[in-house]
Amino acid sequence: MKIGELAGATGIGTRAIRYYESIGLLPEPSRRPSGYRDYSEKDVAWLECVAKAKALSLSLEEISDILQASSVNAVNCDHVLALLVRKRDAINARIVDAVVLRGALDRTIEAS
Amino acid sequence: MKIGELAGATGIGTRAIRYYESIGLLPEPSRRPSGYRDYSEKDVAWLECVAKAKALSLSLEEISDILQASSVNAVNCDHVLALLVRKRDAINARIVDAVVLRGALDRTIEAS
DNA sequence: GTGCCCCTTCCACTGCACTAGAAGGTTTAT
DNA sequence: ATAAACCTTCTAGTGCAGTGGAAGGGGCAC
Repeated sequence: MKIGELAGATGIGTRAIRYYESIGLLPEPSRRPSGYRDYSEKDVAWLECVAKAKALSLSLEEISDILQASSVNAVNCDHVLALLVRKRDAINARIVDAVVLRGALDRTIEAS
Repeated sequence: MKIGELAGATGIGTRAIRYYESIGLLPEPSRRPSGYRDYSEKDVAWLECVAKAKALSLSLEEISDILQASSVNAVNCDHVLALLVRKRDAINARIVDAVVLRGALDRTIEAS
């Protein structure tokens, strides 16, 4: 899959994809003899995962750390593990806040 | 309450408070004869509400619209009501995604 | 009466996550 | 053969949500 096709499949522009690669958020793809980037379905899934995490307003750096950690499937680095735990707790707190906000919005909408 | 006290009570800097006022996110406070801004407990609550919504990465404009709508306690403007509904649905979706992400993080942490 | 807090306006800068353009070249599809 | 898509590197600009400084002045407390 070429970069334009990956872009089409994910809704993320080609420039953003190269940008993600440049900051280490997307693994370097293999190359065709021509030098063209060659992507697979795994990259589609990866980018979709990035998009989901971005929607939760994790920073690209955090997403990168988390994806790296979960792709290496034994987390042995303490600092990454600590990051994951912190992130999980933060997301937990965010869920609670979001549920409260949803309740407030529901009431506002009801009252109208 | 003077601006510095409000800042102390909420953890939001004086400059940010004036900035919020300038973009209409915080209602204009009454003034002392000296010209000093004079805030009440309501402003503390309002700012805390802003902080919660910000943590959910709503934009300041969205927060402004939502707070305006819920302070006027009958939402009569259709476009604001539509915004609220859209926002509630978006937050709902975000909660679902966050729960999924939390699950993924849990599994990654478990596996380590 | 000294120092800290407050007032105003204005401009500049930061960090994040891109997006856009230029320049110059190669590959692929029709 | 031509156009579209790809490659590289570089620079610059965008929007958001502020922060920071300067300038120039007024208010308040010990």
